[in-house]
Amino acid sequence: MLLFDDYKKDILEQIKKLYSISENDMDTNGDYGDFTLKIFKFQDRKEEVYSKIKNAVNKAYIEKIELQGNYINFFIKPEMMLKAIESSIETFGMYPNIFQDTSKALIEHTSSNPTGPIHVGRIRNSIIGDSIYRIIDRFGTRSCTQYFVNDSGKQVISLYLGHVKYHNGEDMTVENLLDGYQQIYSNMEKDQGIKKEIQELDERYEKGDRELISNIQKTASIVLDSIKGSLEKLGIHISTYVWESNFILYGEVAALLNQLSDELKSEGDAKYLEIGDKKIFLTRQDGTSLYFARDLVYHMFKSENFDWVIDVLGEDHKDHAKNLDYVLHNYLDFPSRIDYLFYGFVSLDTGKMSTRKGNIITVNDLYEKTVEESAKIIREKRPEYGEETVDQISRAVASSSIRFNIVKINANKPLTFKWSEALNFEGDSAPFIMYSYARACSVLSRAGNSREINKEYNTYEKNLIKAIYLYPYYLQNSVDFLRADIIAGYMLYLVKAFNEFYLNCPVIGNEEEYKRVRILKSFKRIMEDSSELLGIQLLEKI
RNA sequence: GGGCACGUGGCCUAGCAUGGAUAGGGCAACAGCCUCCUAAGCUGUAAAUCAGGGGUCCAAAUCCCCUCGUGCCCGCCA
Repeated sequence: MLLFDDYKKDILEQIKKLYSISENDMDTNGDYGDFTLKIFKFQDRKEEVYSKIKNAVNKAYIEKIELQGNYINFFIKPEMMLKAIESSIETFGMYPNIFQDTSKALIEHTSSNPTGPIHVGRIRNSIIGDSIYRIIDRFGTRSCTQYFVNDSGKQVISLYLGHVKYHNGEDMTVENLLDGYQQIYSNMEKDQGIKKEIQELDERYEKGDRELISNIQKTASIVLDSIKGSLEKLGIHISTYVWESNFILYGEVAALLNQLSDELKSEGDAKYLEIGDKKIFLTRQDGTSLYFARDLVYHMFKSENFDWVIDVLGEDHKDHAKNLDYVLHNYLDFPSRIDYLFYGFVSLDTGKMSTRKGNIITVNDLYEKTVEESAKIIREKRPEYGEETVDQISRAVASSSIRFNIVKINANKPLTFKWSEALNFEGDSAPFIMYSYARACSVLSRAGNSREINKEYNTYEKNLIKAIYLYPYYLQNSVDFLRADIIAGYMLYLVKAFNEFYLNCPVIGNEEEYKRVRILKSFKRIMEDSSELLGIQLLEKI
């Protein structure tokens, strides 16, 4: 069964016998035809070029060839595309089929410092990371996700100290930990003693004080559990957690420093690497390690088990990643492929988010509000649904909606979070996608046995078939550029084609029923496939 | 000051890698469409100096240069 690229190749081959052209002369993404040949450069008269080509490209899969201005448009028979989709689904259970890669990929995402609840800024990381993981896995590379838990360094020490100083004796909760943490930072200015206390704890920590480390891990794990809970609400499950302290405890940081000892320079007792005119410090004066050193160790660890490592990072980490990459490749023979996926900051209408200053919208708040708003709308639109159904649907809508609103924006772009947009369930949104799926399910549930009468396809049918057919190309692009927003854009395109079809092409009891049911079955399958990639939870009824 | 990113109708966004046909969607606004498979939908109207300027080219939102605006980074923080 021929796929799009094969058609293109085949057509090009025929034309090459007549004219000298390159692949770039042929577009695949035009609105005017399935393939478009640009004939600006051709010497012959347009009409002559057209008639020559039309005769040469005389293939069974061609529906028609048209001359329009300086372009020749080729149209493929919809039946050929539909058959390609159906046969793949029938044979392999999916379209497109995949060849399972033997290599393994690791996507590190979120890795938020466990110093407070996860907020709508950090969640961009998790949503992008989880989607990329699903996409790469679907494409055929076995994949895992990983969270690097920062349970060492001054931030978690501050978290621990905040509890000791301001909430001593109380059971640890996310709330009082966060409060203590914020107090530490607000009091640090006037009270120099706090900095000293933190430094002393850090030294004890690095020397391997078991009791202290275990206390700090306990503190961090309480906050981490709350982060995990928030992620689960959005259907994000992280395969493995790696605790930073382990690399210190088991001496791997020390081993790395030893390995690099010939390259390391000193400033007092602090050690650094010199890259160009930059000094990258790996240890402090007091001998304690810095994040850069621990991250190097962590990356070497990742490469032991994975052929492809992907880090999802905020744009503030760009320099860090650049330096890290340089050291990994120039000093440490990093063996795996590594990609860094950056995303722009999320801000609020009211300004920057800051956990320390308490100016945040937590994911839990966002989720609860979205569930509430969604439930309100469902009760209004579907008064016949019971509360249990309302609850189930509103949770699926909230989770899908939050994810989709964030993932649909190109990661490079900065993003301003707005409640009015977060709670809008129309237009380019997850509910629109979910709704379309439910509509298709509803039609299919009513379909009976019908015979094939007509093999002609109208515009709506053809547009929908083509949208389904193109899925592999969007998937490919999404993987090539590590961009989940490409899948989001694809889904909107697919669903728009479906809704136009739905309004204009009655299915049940129509003489076109057989053919249209075929189209809808494929549509349903691709919807399920692509929704899975973005964590959109489809329901048969919404 | 240096580096990186972003700038597309009132608002949000696609297109930029591979330059070509009227710059594609959505929100908000206005006007329509439910005796017919879910109106969270569909159709139409109005709305764009593609940040600004220069350059390359038969052709620039797309490539090159400059300028402006915004964000991020420039720690012995992470």
